[in-house]
Amino acid sequence: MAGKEKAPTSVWTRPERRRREQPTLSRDQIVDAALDLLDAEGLAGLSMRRLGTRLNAGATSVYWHVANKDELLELALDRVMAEVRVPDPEQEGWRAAATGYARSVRALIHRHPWTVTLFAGGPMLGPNATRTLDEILAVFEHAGFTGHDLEYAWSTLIDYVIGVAGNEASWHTGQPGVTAEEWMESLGPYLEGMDAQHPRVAAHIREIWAKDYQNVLEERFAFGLECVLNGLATRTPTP
Amino acid sequence: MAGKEKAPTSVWTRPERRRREQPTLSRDQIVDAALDLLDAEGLAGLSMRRLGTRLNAGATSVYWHVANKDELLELALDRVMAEVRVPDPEQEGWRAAATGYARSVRALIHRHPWTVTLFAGGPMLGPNATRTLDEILAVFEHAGFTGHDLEYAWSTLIDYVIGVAGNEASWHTGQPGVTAEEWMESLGPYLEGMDAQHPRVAAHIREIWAKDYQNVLEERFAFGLECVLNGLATRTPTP
DNA sequence: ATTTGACTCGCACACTGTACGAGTCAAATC
DNA sequence: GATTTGACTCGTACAGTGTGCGAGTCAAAT
Repeated sequence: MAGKEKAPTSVWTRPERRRREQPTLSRDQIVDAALDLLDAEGLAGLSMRRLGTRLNAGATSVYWHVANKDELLELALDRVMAEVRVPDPEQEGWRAAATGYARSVRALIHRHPWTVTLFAGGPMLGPNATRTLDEILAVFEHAGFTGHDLEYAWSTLIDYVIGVAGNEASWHTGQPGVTAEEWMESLGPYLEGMDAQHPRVAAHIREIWAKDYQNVLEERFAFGLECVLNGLATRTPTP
Repeated sequence: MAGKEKAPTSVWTRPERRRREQPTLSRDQIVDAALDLLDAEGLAGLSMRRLGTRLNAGATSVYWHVANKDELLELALDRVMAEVRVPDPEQEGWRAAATGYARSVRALIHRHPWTVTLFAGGPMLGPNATRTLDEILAVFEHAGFTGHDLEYAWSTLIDYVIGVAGNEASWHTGQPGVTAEEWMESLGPYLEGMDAQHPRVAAHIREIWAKDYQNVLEERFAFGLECVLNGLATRTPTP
């Protein structure tokens, strides 16, 4: 009589509260778990409840350590920013250093595709982002850029890199487990119509999504990066 | 006895079903309304329920015309793609045409910041996107690019434009109604710590978020675009 | 007059982020 | 040793989300 069966919990069925066996939750621990979820299943894979269960914690426990989900994402973003490497321009020259930086950022985005959306979410202020920014600014300073041009040069490079890498990454994310070839096949009738109306576009599509799709991506990035660096070189005060 | 007061609806209180006064919902009508919401309040402002009420329709009526929300967004995206203009390369030369295209896309992103995320969501197949792609490919063909280089050249430009414009747009979206100056002030203590550890970054921040922030954005884009085009020019087969 | 097929929509389900307040514990204080 | 404090956890609740389903409504075709 006392207990409805459908009641979510009852004093009798519910286990005792968990003892404090682990020290406590910590920010680092939380960010670790969040990164696991993000890398495994993308932005959509991270929900506060899932994060909670992964930490063997209640759904809302995280909120004591972190103001809200956005803040958590900021922390996660800065954590992965630690992976960016900037070669020393003194030794390698500004162009090699910039190339290394660009490739490093692209690789980061490939490893953590969920960062793409976040990169654009306003200026990044975390310690790792700051350190990286310092280093890459030093590179362009070494190249001779000063004042506004210094930031313009950096911005040109990073905006390009985020653009390409974002594009590349979202492909993986969008259709998980579909190869470029399979996708091309699914496009069959659409492509035929295209041949009639826009042969240029049809040819373009066929050329890109060929079987060596990965290779095309690499070539394309190499091409674009060289363009941007060549362009920057035309603006260098000290050639 | 017959009616519980808390019942969501009752036969007696509920109004008769709406007569078919308007012809029906149409795709165009739906996309129109979706665009209103998107432009006014961004991606987060569009929910199927709000869309329904805006159309004087039930929350799920839209689902007969459109498979799901993603598909609706695809339609909306292609609709705004109609705003992109590509100047005629025969008359203006490829460089001017490419410039016009780039500025046009950037302006589109500024007008519709919610497109940023979507741009990266796989290749766009809608009619307007296709038409635009055809035209811009013609521009680079006119410049002498062929085969893979043709797509690499276009990709370099569009990736850069999406990169910058995405960055610029998300600033507006992120902190609505906060000027660059106000934001700088809120950064006070943070900046002081920065002066000590990363003076280069501190200087950089101060230089960028000055009072002529808008002007900085314009200059930066002009700089970057010129770089990219200069870089592309170094790859042109027929100079 | 009846059938058909185009279209609408209420309800339900499983899920989201997070505010709130009650609860639990370890260490500091008396 | 008893008490207080403050750090931390978490169940519940609320208002929202996208969308499947099935019943319902209507105009046109038969």
